[in-house]
Amino acid sequence: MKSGCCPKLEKGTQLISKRWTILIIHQLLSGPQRFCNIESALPISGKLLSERLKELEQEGIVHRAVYPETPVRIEYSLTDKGQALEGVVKELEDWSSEWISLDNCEGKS
Amino acid sequence: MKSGCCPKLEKGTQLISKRWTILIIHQLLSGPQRFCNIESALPISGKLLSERLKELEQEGIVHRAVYPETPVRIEYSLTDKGQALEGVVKELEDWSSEWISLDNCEGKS
DNA sequence: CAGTATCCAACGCGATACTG
DNA sequence: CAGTATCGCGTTGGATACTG
Repeated sequence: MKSGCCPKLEKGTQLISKRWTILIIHQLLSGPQRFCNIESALPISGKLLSERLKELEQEGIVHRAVYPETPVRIEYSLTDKGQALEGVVKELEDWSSEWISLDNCEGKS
Repeated sequence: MKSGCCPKLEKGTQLISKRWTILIIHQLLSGPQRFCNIESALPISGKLLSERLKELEQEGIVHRAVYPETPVRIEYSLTDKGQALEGVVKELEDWSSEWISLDNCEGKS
């Protein structure tokens, strides 16, 4: 296996290349929130979200906080490393809104 | 299927989420170049590269120029839309170099 | 609520071989 | 050089059901 030009970027791409990852981070950029909140904000199944969250936690991008209240509350938030991705997400958001056309957007109300 | 918060970003993520896509664009950011050049710069197989290039061409991100010289020369370059992704790539590059550690980088010379 | 387990279909992707 | 065709396996990922 030949190595590409820059292994770090290569690893970085693989991180955010996983489906939903960027959307999850984008969602988390609006503040810490609970599992079910993210789940309902995105068209993602619980299993996948659980997977992603765990991966992101292991990468040190997401922090999982457990509040042992009576109904246990668990909140996910971005770490510094995760927060640092804001620029990437923003850029992509800008680019998307500028260049992506929603021709296949089923706009049925 | 419930729709996420922002369909455009969603589509944007899916575009760049495909493996190698970002790396290819990154490579192309350094200027127009030929197929074999990209192929040897990245650890990607010809088939995949061909696929990606075609997809990116269809998305209007990459331009394919054919120079009918004696040995036909074909050069790939970024369109405006592709060039506009520079910010995203740059941000990701910065983030990667700052936050990604290469512990699993087999640094054998 | 916050997940985990299982099943299964679809896709991604790499290697290789082949074409013009 | 610049691809395309075929093959086959491993991974993804969605739906569903279940647990604490």
